Amino acid sequence: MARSGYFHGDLRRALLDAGLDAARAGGPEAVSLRELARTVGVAPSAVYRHFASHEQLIGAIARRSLAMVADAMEDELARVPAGDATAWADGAIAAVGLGYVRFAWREPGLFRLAFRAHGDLEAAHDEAARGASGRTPYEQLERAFDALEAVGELPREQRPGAEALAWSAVHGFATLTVEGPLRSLDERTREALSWRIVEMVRLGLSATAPEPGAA
Amino acid sequence: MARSGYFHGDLRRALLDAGLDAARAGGPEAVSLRELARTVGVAPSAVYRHFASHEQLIGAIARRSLAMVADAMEDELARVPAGDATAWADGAIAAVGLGYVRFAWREPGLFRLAFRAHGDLEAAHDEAARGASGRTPYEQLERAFDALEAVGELPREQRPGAEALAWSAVHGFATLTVEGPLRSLDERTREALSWRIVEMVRLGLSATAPEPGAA
DNA sequence: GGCCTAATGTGAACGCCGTTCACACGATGG
DNA sequence: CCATCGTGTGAACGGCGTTCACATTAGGCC
Repeated sequence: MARSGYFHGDLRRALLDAGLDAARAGGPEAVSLRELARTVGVAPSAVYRHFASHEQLIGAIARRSLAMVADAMEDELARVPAGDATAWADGAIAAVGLGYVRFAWREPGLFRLAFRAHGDLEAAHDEAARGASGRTPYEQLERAFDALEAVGELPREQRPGAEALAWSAVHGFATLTVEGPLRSLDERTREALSWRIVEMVRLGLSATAPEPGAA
Repeated sequence: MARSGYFHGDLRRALLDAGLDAARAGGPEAVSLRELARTVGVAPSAVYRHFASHEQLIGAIARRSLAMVADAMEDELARVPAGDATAWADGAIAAVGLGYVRFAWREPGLFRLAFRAHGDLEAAHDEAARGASGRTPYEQLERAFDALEAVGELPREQRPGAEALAWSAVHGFATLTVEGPLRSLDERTREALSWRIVEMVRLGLSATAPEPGAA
């Protein structure tokens, strides 16, 4: 384990750290296996002792990024005033949404990488995607909706799928502003729109919806 | 111009067609410049007579895909019953949203490629992104909101940014179900959720929202 | 303490990729 | 008929992910 010059010590961890740095700076496309090996000072083939493929390397970095998303949501949740349960539930759903999009803006490279893991399914629900709070981003969302339902602000028939709807709105906004056609928005309007997004979600989910009409 | 065996005839068009096929089958990562040249029966370097780089090739294919998105939205709009203006406006906003997500499900490869064009900015607003109706996807959305506003169902102060919010919700849902953590949803729940998405957008935008509270 | 084994890192090679450049071809217009 | 210019060729470059035989070392076992 002592630095012998031949063995690295903790190559796996070092590769992930280097990968996070690279993705932070240049997004997913900047994370090349050979480049990471170079940064860490090791032959490219050595990487395969710890990851089966480039795709799995990316997947592992994606999980770490997701954990950071969960932490960002947790931080935002932590500053919701505790007092009233109803007020807290309202604040919580705003907090998780804002934490999500703000992470995307603060770390666009990591955010883009986090949702680029096609190979190993469901990285978002993986153990390694848990942050310091022990929760995945999705579970943070669930927590906020649990509170909302407990307080009677979320109709029972809206609950299944409610997370999916909220996640869609927030994720779409984050995506379009980070790497999509809305990426040229200035920070003020972005911030204002993100508030309206969570408001839209809350309003849209607090009522009973009719059945589909035609087609 | 006659097929001489040396000159191709319309290489640019042929490359785009081949690119659409490749993306349809394997998504953005399946569209390699060399592979396309091979399919068309031409040397890789010949591609550079028509596109400055691989990225611009992808960009051109992305624009064609966006045009197809606009067409899908147009098709869905066309089957909204015309009668009442209010009913039409309601139907229109549902139609554009559903057209969008249904295109994503029908052509996941093209959809994924369409929103991967980082290089040349604003492909979504480009001329080449117009479909048979002469409109971009974004303009289709605008059209539906114009109708909604004309009928008095969209408060004036909600209008600026309304397209961004609606687009976010719909795009996020499409993304998460096509290449994200929600991609394992079965078709029935997907379809049901997409209805609820547009309902959420309509409800969420039909009311006046309060100012942001704290932080 | 000295060996065996399993884990870990090396180096060279393979085929793919995007890109460049000097060159070949052929349609077109003076 | 010839010069020109747009279009396609072929070979080469460096970078990529991946593989495989081989080198090196840590740690357990006698």
